[in-house]
Amino acid sequence: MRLVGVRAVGVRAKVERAAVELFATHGVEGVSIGEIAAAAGVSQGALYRHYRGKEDLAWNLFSTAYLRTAVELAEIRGRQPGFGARVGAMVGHFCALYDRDPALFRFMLIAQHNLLPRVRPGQRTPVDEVAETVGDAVRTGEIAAVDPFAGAAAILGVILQTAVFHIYGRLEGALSPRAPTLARAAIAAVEALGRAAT
Amino acid sequence: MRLVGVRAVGVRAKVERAAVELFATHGVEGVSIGEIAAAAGVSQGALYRHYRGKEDLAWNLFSTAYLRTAVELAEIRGRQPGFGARVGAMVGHFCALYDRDPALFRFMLIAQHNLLPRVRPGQRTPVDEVAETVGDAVRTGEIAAVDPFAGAAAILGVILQTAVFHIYGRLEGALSPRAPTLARAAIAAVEALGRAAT
Amino acid sequence: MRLVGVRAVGVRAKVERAAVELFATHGVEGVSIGEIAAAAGVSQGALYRHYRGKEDLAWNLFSTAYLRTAVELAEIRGRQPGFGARVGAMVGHFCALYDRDPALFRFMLIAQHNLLPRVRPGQRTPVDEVAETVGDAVRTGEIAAVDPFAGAAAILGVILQTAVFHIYGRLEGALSPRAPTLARAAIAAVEALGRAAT
Amino acid sequence: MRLVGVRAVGVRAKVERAAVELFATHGVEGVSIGEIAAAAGVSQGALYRHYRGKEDLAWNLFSTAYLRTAVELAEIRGRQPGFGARVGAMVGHFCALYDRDPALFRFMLIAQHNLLPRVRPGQRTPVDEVAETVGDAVRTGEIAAVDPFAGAAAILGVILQTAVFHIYGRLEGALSPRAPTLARAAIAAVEALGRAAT
DNA sequence: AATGAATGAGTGTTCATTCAT
DNA sequence: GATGAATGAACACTCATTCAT
Repeated sequence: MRLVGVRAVGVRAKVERAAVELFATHGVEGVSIGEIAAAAGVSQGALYRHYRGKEDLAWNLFSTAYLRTAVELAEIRGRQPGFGARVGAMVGHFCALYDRDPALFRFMLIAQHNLLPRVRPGQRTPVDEVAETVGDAVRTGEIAAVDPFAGAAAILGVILQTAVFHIYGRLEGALSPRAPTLARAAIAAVEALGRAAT
Repeated sequence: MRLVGVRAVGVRAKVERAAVELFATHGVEGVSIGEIAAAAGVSQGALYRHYRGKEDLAWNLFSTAYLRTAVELAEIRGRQPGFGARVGAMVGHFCALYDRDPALFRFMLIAQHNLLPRVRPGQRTPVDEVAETVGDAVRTGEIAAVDPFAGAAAILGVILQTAVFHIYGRLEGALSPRAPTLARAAIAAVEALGRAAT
Repeated sequence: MRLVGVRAVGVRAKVERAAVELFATHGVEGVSIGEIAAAAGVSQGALYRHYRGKEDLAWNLFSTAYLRTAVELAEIRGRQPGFGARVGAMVGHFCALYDRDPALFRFMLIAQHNLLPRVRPGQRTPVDEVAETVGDAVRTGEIAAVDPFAGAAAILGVILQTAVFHIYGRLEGALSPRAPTLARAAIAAVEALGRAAT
Repeated sequence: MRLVGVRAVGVRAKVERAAVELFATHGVEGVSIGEIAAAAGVSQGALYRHYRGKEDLAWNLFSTAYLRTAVELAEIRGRQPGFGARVGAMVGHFCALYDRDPALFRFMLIAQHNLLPRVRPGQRTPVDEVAETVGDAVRTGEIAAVDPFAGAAAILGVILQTAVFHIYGRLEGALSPRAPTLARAAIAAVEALGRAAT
């Protein structure tokens, strides 16, 4: 049982790594179970002992990373005092995620359109955390009144589109060094949204 | 000959409409030729008189809309005098596109990850037009020095992520009324990127 | 009516030429109606005014040539006096057919396996004429007793396999100069069959 | 692993048997994968574990039998002393092949026109072995000078056309009893070719 | 628990044939 | 008569999933 567990972890880790890389490159529908199994060095059958199927595997990868990110953003919100610091830390967090595992990031960007609808309505998502951060700042008067989701769109748009451009080779180098600049841009965008309302 | 043309146009129009709607909802790989043909009210075989296959159909839809948008942005760049006016018009254009045909917009957002690599290197894309608009502004001193693609990422990020949020129901109402606000946010973000460089 | 006929003959001739060439190269099943129509320079629809379909076209080409050859061999049999002269003239005839239209000859060789079963039982075929020539010779005592079809197999085998080797590039030059030699070989083979029976 | 092998061999054997029978009757293009699978009692999918596709299956069957025959003829050539003995053994071998598996023989005759071009230029074929046998005999003075391929055409023509006539019901009974007679006919034909050259 | 052969439904595509013009 | 767009029934092939070993 112990050894089983250890081996199972080995299988899961190898499968998930292979799946993320392949999904990031070809999309979920562009990759077959056979390819994942081959890349992971396990049999196709073994895969079904750990996941209900390909959809389940993709959903596992996505929701784990997506919801973990939500938790991490919530922690940042709990730790950092004001709007600027929070956004700065969040942007830095996204950049670090990208630099640490670009394939996973790319997978998230690609897969969201298929998998986002499966997130349960009550779940707290990264979007919720960013939007709430905006809402907090409006409430404390740090920024002018702004729809929290409109603000979150500006913040996430600046980060994610930068990541997309990096993926497609329009930008080079690690993303983390750009974090402070991106944070300032994101904050400026949200502030401009508020000014515009006036 | 005349009527043939009319019929052919009829088929093409019906197929393209059906394909865009279905692709936008389920992704290119999530839709079968049979479903497209059924939705368009034509036979499967008729589809192959107009397109080489499903991939060709998707690529046609994508590249047509993508490159047309590039041309339209180029026209804006040629028509509008300064950075602010240009970005304002461009943001307005994207919002109008979204409002006019949200399915097409959604299809573009989804399909880009599969189809962007097929754009020929020399082609002028919407990204190029926005980046060049940023480059122009840097050259004329309207804004501080900024990597054109970093600036384009900020501008497009603000717009596109707003559209994504609208698709997922986080934002409501038409996008066009938000255009002036979004433009101001985009410009503020780019200016902040420039300040940050100092 | 007159012009129609003339045009129809034009269409038929062009279609048959194109079909023979294509069938000879790719086999009947390896060629589409569209390819034949394109090679003949007519529309697909026009083809159906002259032939019931692809099978009908192939059958027409085959049976016309096959039965015409039977008639020609019958004429040789009626014209030539003895076994040697008859076989010599028949071999010469086959060689001339090959040299005049190798594509048609190749088509006949390929298509026989599909189309021979459609020849009506009563029809006189080239095989019948050759077999009867052998039977005549046995009856007149020119050669020793031999099954007419066994003798015909030897005669036709020598000719047709030589043609096959020519098609595949094992033999070169026109076939007609080889006719006298081939005829002697065919006769010797039949005589040996007869001797063997003793 | 052992049992897997056994199962796989079972599938392969059943599929190959069914395919040969069907190909021999209807030609490769006249048979669908579904029909082969049904006749073999396996699923369509199982077929693709063993063969790349229908073409690959046909090519496998053809080339295996074709090249095996070449090896067997080479062995005869190595074993038998003179021209007469060699041709006798070769003709006997062909007759035995026909009697043992008429369907395979018929498949070979039908399929050659499509598949022969895929034989690699360097490969030794049955044609080469027979031609070389003729060449040997010319070199040793056993027969008069003759183009080896012309001689091979005569030998193979006598055998193969006899087989064709048997297939179409013009000849009856097993072929093996005819072997000595056919061999004599084949030899006589080659000798006549040589005489003719004088 | 792991394997990989077998399954069978589903896919994209082709093509002989029809028919409105 | 001629055209070629439209049809729809095939077809070869893929692949997520199952299951005997």
